[in-house]
Amino acid sequence: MGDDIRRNMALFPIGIVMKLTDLSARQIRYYEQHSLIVPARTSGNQRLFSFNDVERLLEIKALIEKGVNIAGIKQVMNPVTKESEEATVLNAATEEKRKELSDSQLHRMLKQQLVSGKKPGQVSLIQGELSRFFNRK
DNA sequence: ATTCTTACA
DNA sequence: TGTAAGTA
Repeated sequence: MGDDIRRNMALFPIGIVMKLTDLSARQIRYYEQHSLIVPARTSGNQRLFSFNDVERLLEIKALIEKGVNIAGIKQVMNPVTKESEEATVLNAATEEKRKELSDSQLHRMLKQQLVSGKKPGQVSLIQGELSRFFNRK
């Protein structure tokens, strides 16, 4: 897929990404600290985001709104990919299947957390009220 | 005018 | 997460 180079091309500064994703600079930088995104930098250390970065941020935003925290997002989302192994992405169906699974995985995580009581060392993957899980129709 | 990092609320 | 401070 030759379009990958274009999708991974660092183009816009954080200001534009804020408007595009409706996320605060604080949030965007926070997600970067947790390696959910790895935007490029200019020679002046300014962040430059690509279309892929924006897409990832939108996915992250969606999961956050569903009540999933960083730990959960790391498990559901594909690890940050780069030009290095575009070969692995050759399977067009692979990426789609991952997206399909993400939803059922989220469901399992929710159910798992409901059934098993929090183990002393285990970290909660879900934050806030699980009400959303039940109010779901 | 924008963004960056650090740190405190 | 928001925001203030001091830079680049």
